Amino acid sequence: MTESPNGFNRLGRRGASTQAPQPHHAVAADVVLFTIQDESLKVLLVKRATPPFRGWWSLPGGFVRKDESVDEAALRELQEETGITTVYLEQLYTFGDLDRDPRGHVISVSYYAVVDWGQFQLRARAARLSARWFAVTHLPNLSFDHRKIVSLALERLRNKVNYTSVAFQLLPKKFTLSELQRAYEVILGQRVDKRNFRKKMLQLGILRNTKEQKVEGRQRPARLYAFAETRVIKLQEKGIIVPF
Amino acid sequence: MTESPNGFNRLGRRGASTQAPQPHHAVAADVVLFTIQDESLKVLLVKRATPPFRGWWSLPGGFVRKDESVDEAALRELQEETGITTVYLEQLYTFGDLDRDPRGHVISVSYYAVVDWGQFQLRARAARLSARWFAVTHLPNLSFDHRKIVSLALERLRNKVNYTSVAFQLLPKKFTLSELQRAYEVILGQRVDKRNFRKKMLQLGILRNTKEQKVEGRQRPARLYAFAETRVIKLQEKGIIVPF
DNA sequence: ACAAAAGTGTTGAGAGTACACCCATGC
DNA sequence: GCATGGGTGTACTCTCAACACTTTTGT
Repeated sequence: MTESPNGFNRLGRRGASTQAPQPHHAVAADVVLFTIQDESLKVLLVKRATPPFRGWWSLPGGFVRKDESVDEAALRELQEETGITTVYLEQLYTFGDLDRDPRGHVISVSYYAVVDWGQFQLRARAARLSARWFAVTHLPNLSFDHRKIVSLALERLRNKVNYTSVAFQLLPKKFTLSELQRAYEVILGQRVDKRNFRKKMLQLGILRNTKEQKVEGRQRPARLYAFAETRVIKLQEKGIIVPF
Repeated sequence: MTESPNGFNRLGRRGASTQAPQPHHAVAADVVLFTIQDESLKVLLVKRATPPFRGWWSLPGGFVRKDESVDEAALRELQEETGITTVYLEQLYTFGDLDRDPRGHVISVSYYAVVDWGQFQLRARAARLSARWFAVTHLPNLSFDHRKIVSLALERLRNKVNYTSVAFQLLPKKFTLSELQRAYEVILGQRVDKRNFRKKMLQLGILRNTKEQKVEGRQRPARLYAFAETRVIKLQEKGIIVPF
């Protein structure tokens, strides 16, 4: 893993002129972490303690170190901020404009992640001093171009929820159909029809009826379902198009 | 545009410890350039002249300079290779694994682009010495992880063609419905039904009949259409879902 | 008994798919 | 007149959207 200080000539397309060293850039990994809490979709923001933007809110993230991949950096930053180790994490977009960071050219590789609020609570004893959840509908002023990043993440999440299984990552392992529906409603920001939703979910064949019931409430107990990942994989192998 | 040599402390989430300088990384922009030629989908590859991978084919691209954004770097590299200035260019994914480049940690921000072969021919008098088009179905051995990048680009293109207007970027301004259909077939790698294709395209309302005819061939002349971008925008404003 | 959420089917509209023949031109 | 690609319509299937009442439990 040498740093290869020697440049590469024009035909090699690495560096513009012979023997010119490669320019190096500060690269940050920033993460938009979503969760559902109190029937609303939230993102985690941290308060900046250093200028510029002292006291402003921004996305959890930080510089990529020399000895780690960009993905690893994103995961590490998330762990440092939240103490969480298992999340659904997916790369979003790379922001490489010159003027996006007033301190100089910082290239930001952005990610989005989703966690079940229940699990998060258990592990988030860590450094949460300056971290807070904000409803995506009521964001504070964000530093850098982080508002744009959140918008993009939300757009991506709203798209993906329709043809992938991200929504399940926001729920505990066992959940009721109403909870699943509420997750969809909160992500999409709109109501969905109960009967159509249940019909579609059940006929997709990606839910396993656990035969258990949720008795917590003071109403009729609801059936608990689990996400049947194995069935999804089997369907995919057969070439049938199914949300994943 | 100062380089900001001072680090940022833990709460600031920029660097792990107080006063630690930010690590810097070599960042490359690599482009998968598609075109349609001889009824087949092709990508542009360049032959590497420097070790490692001397003589191997790879994607056009190069290191991002200090004074340019990542997008600008992608466009510049493409111009240097092909002489082309107007392309549809879209960011694809950022590859940040430690071991993807044997020379050290090089973060690659990948893009895909599409051009009309007709226009390309006109301008591509430039440095094409070591550049060649390859059918996506018959790629040579590629250096680095460039084969993975091409696969991802192809997947993205095949998806996008169904709900955006990328396909039009592969054609001249005026085209026949048969040419448009062939573009779709070549991208998707499968035949589509002529009547259904025409019905759908016409009812989308994004084509403008130029009233001109293509007389070139030795058969019945075909009507020439143009992409009606303005109509797409109007439809979008109304909230109607339409390919863009 | 009543409040509160769980659970359940049918119908109509529109989109997608399958499918085969005539038309206009150059040679 | 024939070869070549251009151009056209219908019927079936399936998915999506709209829509209201009964059931089960706790209090």
